[in-house]
Amino acid sequence: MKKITIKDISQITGFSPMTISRVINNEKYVKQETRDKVTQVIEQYGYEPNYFARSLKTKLSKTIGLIIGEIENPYYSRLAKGVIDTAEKFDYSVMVCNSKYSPERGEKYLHMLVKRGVDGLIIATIDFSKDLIHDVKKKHIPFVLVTRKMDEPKDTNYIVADDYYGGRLAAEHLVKLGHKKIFFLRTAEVLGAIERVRAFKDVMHENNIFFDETYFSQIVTNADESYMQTEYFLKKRNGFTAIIAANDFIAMGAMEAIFDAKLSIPEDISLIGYDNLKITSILKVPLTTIDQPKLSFGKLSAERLIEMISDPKKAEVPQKLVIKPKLIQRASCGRII
Amino acid sequence: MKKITIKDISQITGFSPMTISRVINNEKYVKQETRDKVTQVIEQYGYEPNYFARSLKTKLSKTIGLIIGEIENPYYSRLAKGVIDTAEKFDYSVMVCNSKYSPERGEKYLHMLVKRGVDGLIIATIDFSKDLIHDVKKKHIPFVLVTRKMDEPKDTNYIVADDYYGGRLAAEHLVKLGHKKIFFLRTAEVLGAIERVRAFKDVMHENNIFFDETYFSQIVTNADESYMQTEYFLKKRNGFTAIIAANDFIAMGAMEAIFDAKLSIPEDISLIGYDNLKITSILKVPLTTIDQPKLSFGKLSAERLIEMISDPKKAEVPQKLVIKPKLIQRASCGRII
DNA sequence: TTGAAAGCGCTAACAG
DNA sequence: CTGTTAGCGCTTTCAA
Repeated sequence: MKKITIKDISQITGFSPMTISRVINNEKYVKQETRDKVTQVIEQYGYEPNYFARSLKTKLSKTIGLIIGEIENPYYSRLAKGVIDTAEKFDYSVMVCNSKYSPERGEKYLHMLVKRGVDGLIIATIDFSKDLIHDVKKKHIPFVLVTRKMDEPKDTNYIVADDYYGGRLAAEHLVKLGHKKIFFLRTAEVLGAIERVRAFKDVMHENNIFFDETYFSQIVTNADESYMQTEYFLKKRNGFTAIIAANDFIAMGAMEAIFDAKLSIPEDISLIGYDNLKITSILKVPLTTIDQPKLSFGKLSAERLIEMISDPKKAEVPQKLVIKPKLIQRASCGRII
Repeated sequence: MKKITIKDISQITGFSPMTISRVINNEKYVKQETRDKVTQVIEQYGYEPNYFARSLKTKLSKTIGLIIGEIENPYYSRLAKGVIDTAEKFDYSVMVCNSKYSPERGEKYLHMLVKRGVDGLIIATIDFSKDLIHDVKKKHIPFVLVTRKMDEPKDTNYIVADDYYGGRLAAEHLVKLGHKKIFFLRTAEVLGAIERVRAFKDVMHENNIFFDETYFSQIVTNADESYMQTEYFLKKRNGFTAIIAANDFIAMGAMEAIFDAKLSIPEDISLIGYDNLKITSILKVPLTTIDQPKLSFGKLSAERLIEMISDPKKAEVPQKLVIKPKLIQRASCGRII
């Protein structure tokens, strides 16, 4: 009834545990005949190596830790999918931690994962202190940042989208369609969001389009708040013909408010989102939006991390990926005539 | 530079490793004075116990394995959230595996998790062979099934929703509103889906409402297919006044098709979904639907599993939870006058 | 209340 | 190509 160990196989086959170990790990320097015999017995007895023992010895767990903002948010669940699927290919498991947008929880998780001996870390949250990264650095465990750029410990690996570029994409799209009065539904000013606002302003300047602070909404954190802000905005529309929403959820809230005001998209108001969540394509009016390659974020970060784990030399020169987002044209933006 | 071990602390404090171990694990039979001294040194040197070594000895990993259908599906990501959040409370980590609806992948993951020595398993996929469960049973590792009922190994723990009841809820709601010709947008006939169709038929019978196979759509697997089926259905509507969609995604596809046919919800067609995904509340017409307590599924299963792990006695009598879903009335169903 | 001995199951390093 | 030795870092058992 006891779990069968390498020693048992050793006894049964007559070979030393070391030879068994070599067979398990597919090392060379084992006579084919021996290998076959051992393999046969292993199969027969259903032997399976003990991960704990192996990890204790090798200090490797074949496990990576993933910290994300909120698993329920489709942005992150798609990213997580990318990580998990990729990890599987390389025989890694993923411990998923859900920070729920809390820096404290994120940091707690981070320490926990390190304590648990994960081989590497993928950090896909925005809110954490820079000190933390130095902390992890000290532990000499490879990690890659996703969604957050950081150049301060010089050799930090990250994958981010070019938010400034994405912001321009959205603004320029509307400008090209002839819009001049564009309302910006803002979220809290964190990193990417700041870049996109900056991009918006630059595009306006470059096109000699006037704007002031009335072109920006209050800060909005979810679809409901977005609905209310949009509702308020629509009452005295003042000639605005388009809305840029900080993300797709915000855009969905706005869309609802626009419909409820008996207005049409894009005839009365053009609307553009950000992120390209799956649902946006099946909305009443399919949303024009900026695509963030969420799955790729997950995939690439996992690939890079596993590379760093497997080959410390390659880990030395950091990989800093800045991905250009893409404009996804659907039906929510129209031309001004 | 080397990681500090229990031996180091032993040397520094002058106590045996055993005493250190006792302090770490908060065991009694340690003089308070000793405890304090040891604790102090531990803090000072930042000592942290090695999980691998501990697991090797105790055969416990403080890790649970979670297998879900598809992390990107909000149904599952919310369930996963429940598991992860609850696990955290009890100091467990979660290895998340994404079966992508593939029984083979699910089974592969299951074996992998067992090999890796997780303390328990939460299986939240529908498609897997019964043999598999017997397999796991043999390994004597606690597990709980979510979303899938199974009474065959008598002592199997599960948490499911009462799909028959949920199906009745939907059908009865429409009937009460006066609908007689109700179209059923079906998905593949698996477990819950079968129950809901059965419930639908029962309700129709009980109310002496005629129906035949033309009341049921072809099998539909996603929003797009649902759109097409609905589009086709709407062409020769034949007096139908309502649609029951097998789930919310299907309902969303249908909703789109209805709008595109210039019809109104619920004036022309009433529509009811199933699952109560978050998005359904912010659709153009907020969807009336049946709530599945996804978060609770995750929470309850994790709580139960951890209970089983911690207290084998409690594990002996199986917990079989059948949860009654609830009707969520929003705006997509209206009365026939 | 504390400690010594032994070993969990594996693999690195070396020897043959 | 194969085996021996030693030990990863902890905890269980038993003795003091």
